[in-house]
Amino acid sequence: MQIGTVAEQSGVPTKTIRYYESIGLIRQAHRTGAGYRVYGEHDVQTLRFIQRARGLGFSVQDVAGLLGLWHDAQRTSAQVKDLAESHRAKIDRKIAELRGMRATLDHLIAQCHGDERPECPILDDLAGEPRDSAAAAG
Amino acid sequence: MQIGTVAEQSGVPTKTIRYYESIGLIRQAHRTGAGYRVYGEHDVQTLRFIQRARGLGFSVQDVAGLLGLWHDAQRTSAQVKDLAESHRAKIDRKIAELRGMRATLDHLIAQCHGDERPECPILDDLAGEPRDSAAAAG
DNA sequence: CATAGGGCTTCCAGTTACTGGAAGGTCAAG
DNA sequence: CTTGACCTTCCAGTAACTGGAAGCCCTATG
Repeated sequence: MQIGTVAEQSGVPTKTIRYYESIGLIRQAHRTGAGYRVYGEHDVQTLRFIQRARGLGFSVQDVAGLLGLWHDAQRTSAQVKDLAESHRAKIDRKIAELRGMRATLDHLIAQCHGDERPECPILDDLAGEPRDSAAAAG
Repeated sequence: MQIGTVAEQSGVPTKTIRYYESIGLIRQAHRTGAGYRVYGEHDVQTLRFIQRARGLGFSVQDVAGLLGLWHDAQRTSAQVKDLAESHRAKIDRKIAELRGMRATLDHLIAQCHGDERPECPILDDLAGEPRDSAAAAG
């Protein structure tokens, strides 16, 4: 299988597959005499695994960890769960941060007339004295 | 005022101030004979404005737009509101995406025993057949 | 056999928004 | 004169790709 085929079957673009290889996330592919990368079904599975993990927001670093555990017969499910839980916590923090921003933004937008006049509470707020913003607290 | 003082008063690190100058977000500072940047109260205000806007998640690009409107006597509050609303929409999309990930993750974590055994539904899912993940639905 | 195309290769640069660090100049105090 | 806190510029690294250029490989076609 050539890289284009694996890309199609795994959903990971060729560029990205080469990139993953370059950073060591996946093994170096075998090559044909002409230097073309050669893949098997196994590689498609691995790339799909990576794709899903990335889709859940795991960093490439985390994905490397997950791949390691996946291939480790000695792993414990606790190790996997820990990784997943700490990732979930990270997502929760991010959501909280965004919600804080959103709340402040909402407040400001509600106060802005949004007409042809220049007066704008949004700019006034940004220009104003330090506030205890929900964003800063998030 | 030297850069260190403005940094302290605005909350924007010296490195970042120089960076903002380099990308043209703020004007080139005047220099002393020795080449030191010189700032005034006005610059502190501008940097605070930037700092707050960034704190609300506006991109540097957006902040440039906001600064432009701030200094534009011909602006309309509608222009500002538009910028803010489109930013809010972006935040909403991001939140929805993260919530999707979180939901899937939650589901997987709940199914994982998290003990010393290797069986793990999280890895099984990542390795499994394509699913209609909540994360993918964004 | 020449050529056209599509796919493959590598390498470099750009994206976003900084941040760290090195090498070295400036200035006030002791 | 030296110390130390500032300041300067420039280069590199972060995260995770993505676009593009230059050029090789392979197959089909005339």
